[in-house]
Amino acid sequence: MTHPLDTTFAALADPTRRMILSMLLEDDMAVTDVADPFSTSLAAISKHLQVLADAGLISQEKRGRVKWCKLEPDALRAASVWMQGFGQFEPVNLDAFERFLATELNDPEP
Amino acid sequence: MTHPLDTTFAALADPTRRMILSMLLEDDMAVTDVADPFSTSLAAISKHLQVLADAGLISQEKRGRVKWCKLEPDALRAASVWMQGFGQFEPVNLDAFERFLATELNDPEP
DNA sequence: GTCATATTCAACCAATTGGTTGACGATTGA
DNA sequence: TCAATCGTCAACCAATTGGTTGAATATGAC
Repeated sequence: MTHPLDTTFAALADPTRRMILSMLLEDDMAVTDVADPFSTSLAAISKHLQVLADAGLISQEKRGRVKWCKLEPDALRAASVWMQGFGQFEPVNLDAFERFLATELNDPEP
Repeated sequence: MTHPLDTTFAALADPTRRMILSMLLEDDMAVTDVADPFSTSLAAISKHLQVLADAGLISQEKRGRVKWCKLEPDALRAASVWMQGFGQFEPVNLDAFERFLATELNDPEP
Protein backbone atom coordinates (compact mmCIF):
# COMPACT_ATOMS: atom_id res chain seq x y z
CA MET A 1 0.00 0.00 0.00
CA THR A 2 2.29 2.72 -1.21
CA HIS A 3 0.99 6.24 -1.52
CA PRO A 4 0.98 7.65 -5.06
CA LEU A 5 3.27 10.44 -3.90
CA ASP A 6 5.85 7.83 -2.87
CA THR A 7 6.00 6.66 -6.46
CA THR A 8 6.01 10.13 -7.98
CA PHE A 9 8.80 11.53 -5.83
CA ALA A 10 10.86 8.34 -6.06
CA ALA A 11 10.62 8.49 -9.85
CA LEU A 12 11.79 12.10 -9.80
CA ALA A 13 14.70 11.37 -7.48
CA ASP A 14 16.85 9.92 -10.25
CA PRO A 15 18.75 12.33 -12.54
CA THR A 16 18.53 10.01 -15.54
CA ARG A 17 14.76 9.91 -15.23
CA ARG A 18 14.51 13.68 -14.82
CA MET A 19 16.65 14.08 -17.92
CA ILE A 20 14.34 11.74 -19.81
CA LEU A 21 11.35 13.82 -18.78
CA SER A 22 13.12 16.94 -20.00
CA MET A 23 13.79 15.29 -23.34
CA LEU A 24 10.15 14.29 -23.67
CA LEU A 25 9.18 17.88 -23.07
CA GLU A 26 10.41 18.56 -26.59
CA ASP A 27 8.55 15.76 -28.31
CA ASP A 28 7.42 12.15 -28.08
CA MET A 29 10.28 9.69 -28.53
CA ALA A 30 10.94 6.01 -29.16
CA VAL A 31 12.70 4.01 -26.45
CA THR A 32 15.86 3.63 -28.51
CA ASP A 33 16.05 7.35 -29.16
CA VAL A 34 15.52 8.09 -25.49
CA ALA A 35 18.42 5.79 -24.66
CA ASP A 36 20.72 7.25 -27.28
CA PRO A 37 22.34 10.17 -25.38
CA PHE A 38 22.97 8.03 -22.28
CA SER A 39 26.01 5.88 -21.73
CA THR A 40 23.98 3.24 -19.91
CA SER A 41 22.51 0.18 -21.59
CA LEU A 42 19.21 0.16 -23.42
CA ALA A 43 17.80 -2.29 -20.90
CA ALA A 44 18.56 0.12 -18.07
CA ILE A 45 16.76 2.95 -19.88
CA SER A 46 13.85 0.60 -20.56
CA LYS A 47 13.60 0.03 -16.81
CA HIS A 48 13.72 3.76 -16.11
CA LEU A 49 10.89 4.27 -18.57
CA GLN A 50 8.89 1.60 -16.78
CA VAL A 51 9.39 3.42 -13.50
CA LEU A 52 8.21 6.66 -15.08
CA ALA A 53 5.21 4.90 -16.60
CA ASP A 54 4.29 3.28 -13.27
CA ALA A 55 4.37 6.73 -11.72
CA GLY A 56 2.08 7.97 -14.49
CA LEU A 57 4.66 10.54 -15.52
CA ILE A 58 4.79 9.17 -19.05
CA SER A 59 2.58 6.97 -21.20
CA GLN A 60 3.83 4.42 -23.68
CA GLU A 61 2.13 3.34 -26.88
CA LYS A 62 3.44 0.63 -29.15
CA ARG A 63 3.04 1.28 -32.86
CA GLY A 64 4.62 -1.40 -34.97
CA ARG A 65 7.88 -2.41 -33.37
CA VAL A 66 8.42 1.05 -31.95
CA LYS A 67 7.21 2.02 -28.48
CA TRP A 68 6.52 5.73 -28.26
CA CYS A 69 6.97 7.57 -24.99
CA LYS A 70 4.86 10.61 -24.19
CA LEU A 71 5.14 13.02 -21.29
CA GLU A 72 2.13 13.10 -18.96
CA PRO A 73 2.67 16.30 -16.97
CA ASP A 74 -0.65 16.04 -15.16
CA ALA A 75 0.84 13.36 -12.92
CA LEU A 76 2.96 16.09 -11.34
CA ARG A 77 -0.05 18.03 -10.17
CA ALA A 78 -0.62 16.05 -6.95
CA ALA A 79 3.03 16.43 -6.00
CA SER A 80 2.92 20.12 -6.83
CA VAL A 81 -0.18 20.63 -4.73
CA TRP A 82 1.40 18.77 -1.83
CA MET A 83 4.44 21.01 -1.94
CA GLN A 84 2.32 24.12 -2.13
CA GLY A 85 1.02 23.20 1.31
CA PHE A 86 4.36 24.26 2.67
CA GLY A 87 3.83 27.83 2.08
CA GLN A 88 5.59 30.92 1.17
CA PHE A 89 8.08 29.50 -1.28
CA GLU A 90 5.74 29.27 -4.22
CA PRO A 91 6.61 31.72 -6.99
CA VAL A 92 4.38 34.73 -6.87
CA ASN A 93 3.45 34.12 -10.47
CA LEU A 94 1.14 31.41 -9.25
CA ASP A 95 -0.79 33.86 -7.14
CA ALA A 96 -0.94 36.19 -10.07
CA PHE A 97 -2.14 33.38 -12.25
CA GLU A 98 -4.88 32.43 -9.85
CA ARG A 99 -6.02 36.01 -9.59
CA PHE A 100 -5.97 36.14 -13.37
CA LEU A 101 -8.07 33.01 -13.56
CA ALA A 102 -10.48 34.30 -10.94
CA THR A 103 -11.22 37.44 -12.92
CA GLU A 104 -10.91 35.95 -16.37
CA LEU A 105 -13.02 32.88 -15.84
CA ASN A 106 -15.32 34.58 -13.34
CA ASP A 107 -17.14 31.28 -13.15
CA PRO A 108 -18.12 30.25 -9.62
CA GLU A 109 -17.79 26.50 -9.86
CA PRO A 110 -19.14 24.96 -6.65
CA MET B 1 28.18 13.87 -7.70
CA THR B 2 24.52 13.90 -6.80
CA HIS B 3 22.32 16.74 -7.92
CA PRO B 4 20.52 18.61 -5.12
CA LEU B 5 17.21 17.62 -6.65
CA ASP B 6 18.14 13.95 -6.23
CA THR B 7 18.36 14.51 -2.50
CA THR B 8 15.21 16.61 -2.28
CA PHE B 9 12.97 14.24 -4.20
CA ALA B 10 14.43 11.17 -2.51
CA ALA B 11 13.72 12.71 0.88
CA LEU B 12 10.13 13.41 -0.15
CA ALA B 13 9.59 9.90 -1.49
CA ASP B 14 9.11 8.41 1.97
CA PRO B 15 5.67 8.72 3.64
CA THR B 16 7.14 8.87 7.14
CA ARG B 17 9.32 11.80 6.15
CA ARG B 18 6.43 13.60 4.46
CA MET B 19 4.39 13.09 7.62
CA ILE B 20 7.21 14.56 9.69
CA LEU B 21 7.32 17.63 7.45
CA SER B 22 3.56 18.05 7.86
CA MET B 23 3.94 17.85 11.63
CA LEU B 24 6.68 20.49 11.58
CA LEU B 25 4.36 22.73 9.62
CA GLU B 26 2.48 23.24 12.87
CA ASP B 27 5.46 24.07 15.05
CA ASP B 28 9.07 23.23 15.82
CA MET B 29 9.47 19.92 17.62
CA ALA B 30 12.00 17.88 19.58
CA VAL B 31 13.21 14.61 18.09
CA THR B 32 11.44 12.54 20.73
CA ASP B 33 8.15 14.32 20.12
CA VAL B 34 8.51 13.86 16.38
CA ALA B 35 8.99 10.13 16.96
CA ASP B 36 6.06 9.80 19.36
CA PRO B 37 3.15 9.19 16.93
CA PHE B 38 5.12 6.63 14.91
CA SER B 39 5.36 2.96 15.74
CA THR B 40 8.95 2.78 14.55
CA SER B 41 11.95 3.16 16.82
CA LEU B 42 13.41 6.47 17.88
CA ALA B 43 16.64 5.60 16.08
CA ALA B 44 14.76 5.14 12.82
CA ILE B 45 13.09 8.54 13.18
CA SER B 46 16.45 10.06 14.04
CA LYS B 47 17.76 8.73 10.71
CA HIS B 48 14.76 10.11 8.85
CA LEU B 49 15.42 13.51 10.39
CA GLN B 50 19.03 13.29 9.26
CA VAL B 51 17.87 12.61 5.72
CA LEU B 52 15.56 15.61 5.85
CA ALA B 53 18.34 17.77 7.26
CA ASP B 54 20.78 16.63 4.56
CA ALA B 55 18.19 17.65 1.99
CA GLY B 56 17.91 21.03 3.68
CA LEU B 57 14.21 20.47 4.27
CA ILE B 58 14.62 20.92 8.01
CA SER B 59 17.21 22.45 10.31
CA GLN B 60 18.18 21.11 13.72
CA GLU B 61 19.39 23.07 16.70
CA LYS B 62 20.46 21.51 19.96
CA ARG B 63 19.49 23.39 23.10
CA GLY B 64 20.43 21.53 26.26
CA ARG B 65 19.76 17.88 25.70
CA VAL B 66 16.88 18.60 23.36
CA LYS B 67 17.39 18.87 19.61
CA TRP B 68 14.78 21.07 18.00
CA CYS B 69 13.65 20.44 14.44
CA LYS B 70 12.44 23.29 12.27
CA LEU B 71 10.84 23.18 8.84
CA GLU B 72 12.84 24.88 6.07
CA PRO B 73 10.29 25.20 3.25
CA ASP B 74 12.65 27.20 1.05
CA ALA B 75 14.44 23.98 0.17
CA LEU B 76 11.34 22.99 -1.80
CA ARG B 77 11.62 25.93 -4.13
CA ALA B 78 14.03 24.36 -6.63
CA ALA B 79 11.93 21.22 -6.82
CA SER B 80 8.79 23.27 -7.26
CA VAL B 81 10.32 25.33 -10.04
CA TRP B 82 11.51 22.19 -11.78
CA MET B 83 8.07 20.62 -11.69
CA GLN B 84 6.35 23.73 -12.89
CA GLY B 85 8.32 23.46 -16.08
CA PHE B 86 6.22 20.46 -16.95
CA GLY B 87 2.82 21.74 -16.18
CA GLN B 88 0.14 24.03 -17.21
CA PHE B 89 -0.23 24.85 -13.52
CA GLU B 90 1.40 28.12 -14.29
CA PRO B 91 1.38 30.24 -17.45
CA VAL B 92 4.93 31.35 -18.11
CA ASN B 93 7.48 30.97 -15.42
CA LEU B 94 9.66 29.22 -17.92
CA ASP B 95 12.57 31.57 -17.44
CA ALA B 96 13.52 29.95 -14.18
CA PHE B 97 12.92 26.53 -15.65
CA GLU B 98 15.09 27.13 -18.65
CA ARG B 99 17.83 28.48 -16.47
CA PHE B 100 17.55 25.33 -14.40
CA LEU B 101 17.68 23.11 -17.45
CA ALA B 102 20.79 24.87 -18.63
CA THR B 103 22.60 23.93 -15.43
CA GLU B 104 21.15 20.43 -15.38
CA LEU B 105 22.30 19.74 -18.91
CA ASN B 106 25.80 20.79 -18.01
CA ASP B 107 26.02 18.11 -15.34
CA PRO B 108 28.19 15.08 -16.09
CA GLU B 109 26.35 12.16 -17.61
CA PRO B 110 24.95 9.82 -14.93
C1' DG C 1 11.93 -16.87 -45.78
C1' DT C 2 15.66 -14.38 -43.92
C1' DC C 3 17.95 -10.84 -41.73
C1' DA C 4 18.03 -6.68 -39.07
C1' DT C 5 15.81 -3.63 -35.73
C1' DA C 6 13.20 -2.53 -31.38
C1' DT C 7 12.29 -3.78 -26.91
C1' DT C 8 11.82 -6.64 -23.03
C1' DC C 9 13.01 -10.61 -20.02
C1' DA C 10 15.88 -13.23 -16.77
C1' DA C 11 19.54 -13.84 -14.01
C1' DC C 12 22.78 -11.82 -11.61
C1' DC C 13 25.61 -8.11 -8.84
C1' DA C 14 26.94 -4.14 -5.75
C1' DA C 15 25.23 -0.39 -3.32
C1' DT C 16 21.63 1.80 -0.82
C1' DT C 17 17.57 1.98 2.21
C1' DG C 18 14.66 1.52 6.17
C1' DG C 19 14.38 -1.02 9.94
C1' DT C 20 16.00 -3.31 14.36
C1' DT C 21 18.65 -3.67 18.94
C1' DG C 22 21.86 -2.50 22.52
C1' DA C 23 25.47 0.37 24.05
C1' DC C 24 26.96 4.98 24.65
C1' DG C 25 27.87 10.28 25.67
C1' DA C 26 25.58 14.29 27.14
C1' DT C 27 22.43 16.78 29.95
C1' DT C 28 18.98 17.50 33.48
C1' DG C 29 16.64 17.09 37.92
C1' DA C 30 16.17 15.15 42.57
C1' DT D 1 25.94 12.19 43.35
C1' DC D 2 22.88 9.36 40.92
C1' DA D 3 19.19 8.09 38.15
C1' DA D 4 16.41 9.34 34.34
C1' DT D 5 15.98 11.48 29.78
C1' DC D 6 17.54 12.83 24.96
C1' DG D 7 19.55 11.48 21.03
C1' DT D 8 23.10 9.17 18.26
C1' DC D 9 26.21 5.37 17.08
C1' DA D 10 27.46 0.71 15.59
C1' DA D 11 26.42 -3.53 13.96
C1' DC D 12 23.44 -6.07 11.73
C1' DC D 13 19.37 -7.60 8.49
C1' DA D 14 15.98 -7.90 4.53
C1' DA D 15 14.30 -5.58 0.68
C1' DT D 16 14.92 -2.44 -3.03
C1' DT D 17 17.56 -0.07 -6.63
C1' DG D 18 20.27 0.78 -10.68
C1' DG D 19 23.22 -1.45 -13.34
C1' DT D 20 25.10 -5.34 -16.28
C1' DT D 21 24.84 -9.25 -19.89
C1' DG D 22 22.78 -12.54 -22.99
C1' DA D 23 18.73 -14.69 -24.65
C1' DA D 24 14.05 -14.12 -26.29
C1' DT D 25 10.12 -11.91 -28.79
C1' DA D 26 8.03 -9.07 -32.08
C1' DT D 27 7.89 -6.50 -36.10
C1' DG D 28 9.69 -4.46 -40.47
C1' DA D 29 12.48 -4.61 -44.63
C1' DC D 30 14.37 -7.12 -48.55
